[in-house]
Amino acid sequence: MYVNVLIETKVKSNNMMFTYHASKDVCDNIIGKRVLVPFSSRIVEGFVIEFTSLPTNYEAKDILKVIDDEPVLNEELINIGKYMSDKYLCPLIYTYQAMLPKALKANHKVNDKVKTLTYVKLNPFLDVSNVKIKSQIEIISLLKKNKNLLKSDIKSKSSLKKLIEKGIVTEYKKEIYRDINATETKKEVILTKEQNEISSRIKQSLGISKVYLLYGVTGSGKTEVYIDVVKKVIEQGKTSIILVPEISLTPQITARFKGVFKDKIAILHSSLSDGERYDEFRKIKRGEVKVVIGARSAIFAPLKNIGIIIIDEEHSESYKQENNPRYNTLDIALKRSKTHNCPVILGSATPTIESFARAKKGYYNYLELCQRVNKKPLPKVEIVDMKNEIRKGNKIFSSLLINKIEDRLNKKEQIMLLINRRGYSNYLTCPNCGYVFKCPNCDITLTYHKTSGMMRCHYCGYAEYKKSVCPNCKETDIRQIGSGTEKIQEEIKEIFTDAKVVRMDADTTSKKGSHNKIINDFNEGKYDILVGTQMIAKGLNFPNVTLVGVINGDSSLNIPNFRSSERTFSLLDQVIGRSGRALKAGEAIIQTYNPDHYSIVFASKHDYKNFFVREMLVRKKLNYPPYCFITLIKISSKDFNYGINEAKKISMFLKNNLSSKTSILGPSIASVLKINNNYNFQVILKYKKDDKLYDTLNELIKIYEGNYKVKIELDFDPINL
DNA sequence: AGGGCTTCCCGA
DNA sequence: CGGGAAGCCCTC
Repeated sequence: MYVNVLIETKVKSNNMMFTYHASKDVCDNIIGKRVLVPFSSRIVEGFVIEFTSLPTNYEAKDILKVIDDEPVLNEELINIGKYMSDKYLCPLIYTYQAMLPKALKANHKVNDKVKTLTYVKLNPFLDVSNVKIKSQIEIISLLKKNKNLLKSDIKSKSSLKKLIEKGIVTEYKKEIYRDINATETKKEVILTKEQNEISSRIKQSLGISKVYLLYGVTGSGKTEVYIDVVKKVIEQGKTSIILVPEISLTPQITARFKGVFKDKIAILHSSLSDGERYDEFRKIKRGEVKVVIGARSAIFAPLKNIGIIIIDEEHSESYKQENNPRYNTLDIALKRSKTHNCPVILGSATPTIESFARAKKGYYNYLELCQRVNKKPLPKVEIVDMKNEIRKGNKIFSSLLINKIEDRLNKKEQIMLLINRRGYSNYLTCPNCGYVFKCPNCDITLTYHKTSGMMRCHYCGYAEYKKSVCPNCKETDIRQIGSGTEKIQEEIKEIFTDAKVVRMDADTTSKKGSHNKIINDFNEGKYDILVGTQMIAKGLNFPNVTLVGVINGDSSLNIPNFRSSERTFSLLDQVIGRSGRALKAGEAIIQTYNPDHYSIVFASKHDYKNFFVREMLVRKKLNYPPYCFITLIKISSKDFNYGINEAKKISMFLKNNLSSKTSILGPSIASVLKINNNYNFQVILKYKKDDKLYDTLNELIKIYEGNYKVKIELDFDPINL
């Protein structure tokens, strides 16, 4: 038999495969397994994708070794990969690598990551009466009482070794799963009337492929609806996928699901080790769990007979993968929904403009939860104009915010402060000559991190010690401009010397478990104030937080992107929602230099629907999604001039080949010109429908394959322009 | 990734 | 016209 094997290599076409010979004894069930094959002068690992016929113009080599006992890719996953490769015009191999946990990727080094325990037992066919040594007799009598014992439980290692050598005791290994140590929260779920209505509507459509948009204000209890629906799906003998943004995949959420679904649930989150992730994946593949909860890539969970797919916080940008394959989780969810005939639920308090527009047009079925479960009003929000505060000499904190913080500290209530930038200061500059410290590899200012004393590039990771002298004019008074989380933490400690302040950002949560520790410590009241980046805005539930302060409400507004208003609204709405989750009423303060901007004003009023109407006017006027689709062509080169020239050629090529209705913008310089010594340019396509799009882009890829001086990347529905 | 083959450039 | 370096192409 002959099979097509997909290996990771630079090949002509995005999904070119190589044909190998598979001998009779390995052919059985080989599709989807990984194999070792000779390729040129080396041996590589690849996936067997399909059977094929005997090649005529060359001689197929033999498969050297079949790595897996069971296929790592089933038929559905193989098809999804092909679908992605066609839809996103990316190499097929990347799609499979993206679906699988590290231990199951085809990555040239085979290591068995199954964890085992070693047990010992007596050999029943041997006479033990001639054993005379006391310690050995003890072991034998122990094993007579307990038929199977852990090898590590037997104290006398040397005597045991002797018995094993004599064949009286045999050892054997048993596969175990690593304990991911998920805690359980037991909580009786009683649905409100409203929740119950929504849940029954969803339950009625189980078995049908359709999309629901569930719009629910913060605290309206979408999670309870999900749990109720998933229970029904399990009753029907089917399985469920629940997706949440990585950032909100906190122990608080997972513990609730674990409490309801016990050992029927697998949890996939980024802080699992490779081995733990592999174990969770195996449980899923073997059909041992009914529910999978996880971040983006959990959409590929190899569940059979899926009854529902839930995408919570559907507006989260983490559902778009930002490297090859640049897939959108919703596309995969829709594909699986059609395969399995199951509904997809998109849940959010701040749906994307596109999703809400689709629901309004009737492409999605619209569901709404408008009451908060605890019947408490949403937090009272005040907007502070920082232009006035600056005049008063308040650079970072307004007097109102300071007063409110003091008030909460006195009442022993907790405070969350959002500053959407990590590090200490935004950048370092010389007041004398205007020199700004920049990354040598990127066109980006270096951010000062006081804790480590380093200046870091947030793009490529470059770091150097902070300089105290200007390299240009030797000035020694280097100024720190802008504030990040570190500085806010420091300033707060200076003003409120007795307050206990903790910081949560990418720098303090890089170590495994540190994220959970900060959350738990804050929840237990070990700290009064939590300072953090957008990381603190999502999904967290701290009953004692009654004040949320947004230090700089504009930070996401000034980024040149058509989604910046939407992002700002969403971030503010969510972080405001962290205040007053339980019995005590909450408040929030937004500090801003744009107090009249509609996304800030509507966020302060918790008014998504009017924000939507206003934002749709802007999108229509400027012709942005949902009024069109966008595809981004990214062009990068080590050589600035070569790159810009090729970008011009590409733009011309597209103008000559695409429909005249498609607008082709650029080439222009990408949002960051230089990253890692590569110069970045882009061409933007805007279109409603263009029948020539795929043919043209495919041709473009072909033109540039093998050109190593310039790299072309396609991004469909990009989130960053 | 890496070996083999082609091409291109320079000195004579 | 030869030698060496550089670039490109192919791998079932």
